[in-house]
Amino acid sequence: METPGRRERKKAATRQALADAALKLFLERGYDQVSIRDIAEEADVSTTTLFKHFPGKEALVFDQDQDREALFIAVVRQRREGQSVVDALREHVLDGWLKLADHPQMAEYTDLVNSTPALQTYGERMWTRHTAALSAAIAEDAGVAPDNISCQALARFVLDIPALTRGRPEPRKAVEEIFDLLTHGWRMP
Amino acid sequence: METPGRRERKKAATRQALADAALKLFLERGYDQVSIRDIAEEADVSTTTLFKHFPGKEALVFDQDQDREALFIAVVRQRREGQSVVDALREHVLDGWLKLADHPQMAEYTDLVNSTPALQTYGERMWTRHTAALSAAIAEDAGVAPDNISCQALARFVLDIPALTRGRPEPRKAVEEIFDLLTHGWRMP
DNA sequence: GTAAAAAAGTGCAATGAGTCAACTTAGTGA
DNA sequence: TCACTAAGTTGACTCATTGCACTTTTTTAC
Repeated sequence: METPGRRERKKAATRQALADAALKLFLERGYDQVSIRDIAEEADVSTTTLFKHFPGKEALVFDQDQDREALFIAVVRQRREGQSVVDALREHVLDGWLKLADHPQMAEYTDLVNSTPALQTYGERMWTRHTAALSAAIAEDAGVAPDNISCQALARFVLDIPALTRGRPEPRKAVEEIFDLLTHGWRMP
Repeated sequence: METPGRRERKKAATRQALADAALKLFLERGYDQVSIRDIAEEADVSTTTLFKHFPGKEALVFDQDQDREALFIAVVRQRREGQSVVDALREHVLDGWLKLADHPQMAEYTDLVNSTPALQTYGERMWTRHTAALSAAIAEDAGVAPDNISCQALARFVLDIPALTRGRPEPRKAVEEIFDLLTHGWRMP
């Protein structure tokens, strides 16, 4: 298992070619104006091959979301002494994914997602999919049942943040305000 | 505009026939095992006609969600003196939609939705779609800008509640706990 | 009361996503 | 080398959804 092996490498190459082709065409013509077949052709594979690498059209756009879930769980488990779960999550959101958001290379990518309803929906789902895992980590940390509703709610609300702050001029401030709500409860602003 | 007119009535009848046919077939065979054509045929109309009444397959299942949005807004605006927005929303959630949940006739319907991923997704979206409107009402009430992030977050979190409490043994208690979180902030349970 | 205008519905063909089954090819490992 | 396995191919297929041209009501205006 040291070397990935030629097979693995070729597989990865094909996958990458597909993702690249897709992103290129989507940016050129717009998501809806590109068909699966266009993408497969651009990457010079058959459409069936494409579907062996990606479960659907939207997945071609969200290709690098492997260890988000593990990261969130680690944040809960390995936080500093005396730091609350909510504060640890706040820190992670601010330091972690918020930085990626204003990479200049990300701009057109972000525009693509924001201008395509199907991708917005799918993107939100990619986050909230981790609700169960994050919730379980929080519950374990608090020493309560894994299906504790407060923990599930907190997890869900935290994972809603990307959707809530998308396209905001001051995402940092927005994130802070949301965490204030989660920490202290609603106060008439 | 007094009488609905024959036209309106016929239109409504067709629509109802479609919704009924769809629900019947879905319950009989399961969502994925029923095609649009099956439904159209059962209701004795063409598939084209079906799509003039419903924007898609999932919409056939969620047919009675007209004034949810208006209701939420009314709850915010016309609450009792001295009652906070959050408490008004809590009351509405507990009194309003929670009661419908345990109608015995609803059981198989609920099962259908819960066992079909496409319908779960669509159902969640039906709620969160009202985020903007509810958020605006809350912001107006609080006298802040309509895109105030705290208001948007509160609206979103409240509308997340159906998704969070779906299939719970004690929905009432769950709703209360979530509102406690929104009122007082997160407390290690 | 009759003639448009508007709406409801139909039929049909097309597009595009996603699936399936049977096959070929190339990498792996003994 | 040889058999095994996973990647890829082909082509046909299902199904949702849309567009277009057409017919049949119902309503509205004259």
